[in-house]
Amino acid sequence: MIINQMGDISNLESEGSDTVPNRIQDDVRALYLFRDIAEVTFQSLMRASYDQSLPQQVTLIREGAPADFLHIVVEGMVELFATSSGREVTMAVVRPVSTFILAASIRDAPYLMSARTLQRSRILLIPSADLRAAVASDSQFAMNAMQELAGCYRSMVRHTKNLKLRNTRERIAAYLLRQSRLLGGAAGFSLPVEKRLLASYMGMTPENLSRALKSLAADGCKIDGQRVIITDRARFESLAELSPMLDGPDPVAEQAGVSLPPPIAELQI
Amino acid sequence: MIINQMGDISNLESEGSDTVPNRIQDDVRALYLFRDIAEVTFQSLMRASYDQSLPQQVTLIREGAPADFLHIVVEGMVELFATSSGREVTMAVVRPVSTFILAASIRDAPYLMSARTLQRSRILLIPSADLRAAVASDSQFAMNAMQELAGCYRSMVRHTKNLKLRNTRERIAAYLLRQSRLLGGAAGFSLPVEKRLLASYMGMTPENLSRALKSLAADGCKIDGQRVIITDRARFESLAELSPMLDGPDPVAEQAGVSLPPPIAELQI
DNA sequence: CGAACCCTTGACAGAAATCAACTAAGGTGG
DNA sequence: CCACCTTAGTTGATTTCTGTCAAGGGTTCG
Repeated sequence: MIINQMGDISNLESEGSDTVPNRIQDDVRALYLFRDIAEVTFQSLMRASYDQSLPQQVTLIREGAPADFLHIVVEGMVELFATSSGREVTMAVVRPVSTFILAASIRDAPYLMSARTLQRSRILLIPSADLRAAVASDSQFAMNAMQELAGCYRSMVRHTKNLKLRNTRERIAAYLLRQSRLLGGAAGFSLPVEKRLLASYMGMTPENLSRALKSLAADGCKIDGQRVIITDRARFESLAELSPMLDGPDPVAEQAGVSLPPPIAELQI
Repeated sequence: MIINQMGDISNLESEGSDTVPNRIQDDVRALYLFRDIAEVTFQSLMRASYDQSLPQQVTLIREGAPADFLHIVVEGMVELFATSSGREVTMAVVRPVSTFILAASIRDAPYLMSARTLQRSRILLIPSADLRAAVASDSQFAMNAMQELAGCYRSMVRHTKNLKLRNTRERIAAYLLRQSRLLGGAAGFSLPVEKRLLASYMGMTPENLSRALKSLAADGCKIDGQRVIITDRARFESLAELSPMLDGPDPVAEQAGVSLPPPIAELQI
């Protein structure tokens, strides 16, 4: 049932709550999607699900296929990408612990994106049929899924706005500043993914990204290999013009606030 | 409370179920979002809501503002657009009868898009607080909202894929063929919106669209003003390469199927 | 050690944005 | 009713940006 391209040993024990280790269950339980849902709902999902360890570069999902499972990255990293007539673009990179392709599972519709592991990864697969049964029976779960999907939608809107409202250099600058912000405003950090993947995510070619990154030195940001150093923050910020409407809320400012909105699956890179 | 730029008379009567005429209520009730929800839920929403008649070119929503209302276009046409540092792009055009900015209302978050009327329009405003109370109390309503949001997300994913995977001419061709398909495969039809708006929606300048449209004559589609005539369907389709993963399901094929998925708010143009 | 693969750089071609001018259509006000 | 104004759309000339092709350096992995 679970296709394992590399033919490696995948732990597909018969279903049972001990299939998924407690440590993993705790991580998953902490996801906003499962917050405050009935324990029976959660346990039934865990019992029905599969826990897979996969090497890197394994295709988990092919777009167009029926959405048989909701996926949760527990360890590793997963790329969501889309293809059309030979072309391929990165849509998102999902890091632990996050769900992905929730919308397709909920709607019982074909996947719109393909997925592959970027590293050795541990993925939890929850059968979509069980997922739909669970949201139908547990209204708290339905509310969570609703909030999560609203958040996914808004993330995608921001991504689209980025593509349409910013030029190449601005997109790159904004991305780098968002990364810096995630690390508490660090001036130096390493790129979390390959540059060619970043390029595709931001809608440009690797060559274009390479040249643009170099040119950013004049705007207050030096890049050396994977290392990024923001040398003139004020100058660099004036190029990017970060805005909550395009880049999401500032995670630092957010923590100070009273009610922090649920973390959002998908679309983190 | 409701900003009315034109200073014209807006009919903000005191709340009451007779505020919203029955004819309008029936149209709204038919929306997937409200299907099978409890009558009390629906009536409480109608009682709390405002029915507005607005001239064209009125700004309904400004991005960044708190999402005080869920909007429903009952008559007319509404443009959703986004702005950043002087630039402005069209994100969607919403036509009756559809909701828009559901996600912001559900999440109690700032609007990510602005909205303005493109024609004289009738808009129903449902206070977001009432909306959230209703989804919390009516689990069927929560399920519907969840499905709707999943659909909105998928529409936005398709839009983004379009931008990233197709070049200008392909995007235009795909759009025109989708329009034709909506009209049951008509070879001739009129563009439903201004070209400059279309251009912005598809991520190009009006000049660029103008030139590209002209060049499509060589690929089987002639455009004369607002009129579109597909002269060589096979040829034109081979340029666009319509695909369910980028263009959504074929509405004709869909009707034949057993279970047609709910219609999706937003992102129709 | 060799084979991929990523990244970079240069040269070039192609696409798209910009600027400017002009036409046509629609609405306004005299 | 007509003159006027505004705005959408088109077209041409030009510049800027971006993709493509090709080659070379560096790294990783078998």
